[in-house]
Amino acid sequence: MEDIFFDFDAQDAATDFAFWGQMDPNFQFQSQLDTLLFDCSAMTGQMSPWSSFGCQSVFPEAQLTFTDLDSQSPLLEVGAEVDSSLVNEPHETGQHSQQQRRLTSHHPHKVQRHAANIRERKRMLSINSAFEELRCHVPTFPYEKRLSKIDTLRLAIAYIALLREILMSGCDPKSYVDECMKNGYKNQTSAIWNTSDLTARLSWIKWD
DNA sequence: TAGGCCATCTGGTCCT
DNA sequence: AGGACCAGATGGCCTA
Repeated sequence: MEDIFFDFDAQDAATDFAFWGQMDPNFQFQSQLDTLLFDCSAMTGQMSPWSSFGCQSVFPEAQLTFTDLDSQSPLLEVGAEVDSSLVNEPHETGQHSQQQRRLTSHHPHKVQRHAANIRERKRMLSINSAFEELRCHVPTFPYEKRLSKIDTLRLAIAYIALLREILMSGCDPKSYVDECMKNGYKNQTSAIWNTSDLTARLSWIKWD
């Protein structure tokens, strides 16, 4: 499928998942959530210089401690933030918990903001998971690269419209598609995904 | 190199 | 008040 063109050598194993269109979307979502949770838990000892949760496993040597961020990082504003879930962590220990309390008392807004950021990331992950699931349900060419979000939506709309027409026609789906391939698909509801795009994709479906 | 796509952060708004 | 949702801004990556 689309992964044929993907350069596996250029990516680490974690990011490979995000481009593997055929994998179980639930597994992928769980994997990303695990990564997210790892990012959160890693903050108890050290913070990535970037807020992107994917960076830590890729560049572990680039991780900075709270002390690093407090003293020298240009990302001081970000570095001072603490995940609220960690602030409430019952098993907090020693030096770091003291840092958390200090940061919490000095930057309550930033703690809230960071918690909101994490919620937003989770929300976007769930949306992306849904997109991944949708990609598995729209017709694609075996050699086609991964559909973008907007193309996924547009193709899904066109696909639904065509399926509705097939239902309304009462014809055999395969012959309907074959007819469309021969004569051109006449649906006007989707100008974006033209007839050849959609019907050619459908021709790859095994109808029996 | 420009443009497309994407993830993330952020502040605003709405809802519970 | 806090969380969900949304849209704008930003920067990174990839491809033509």
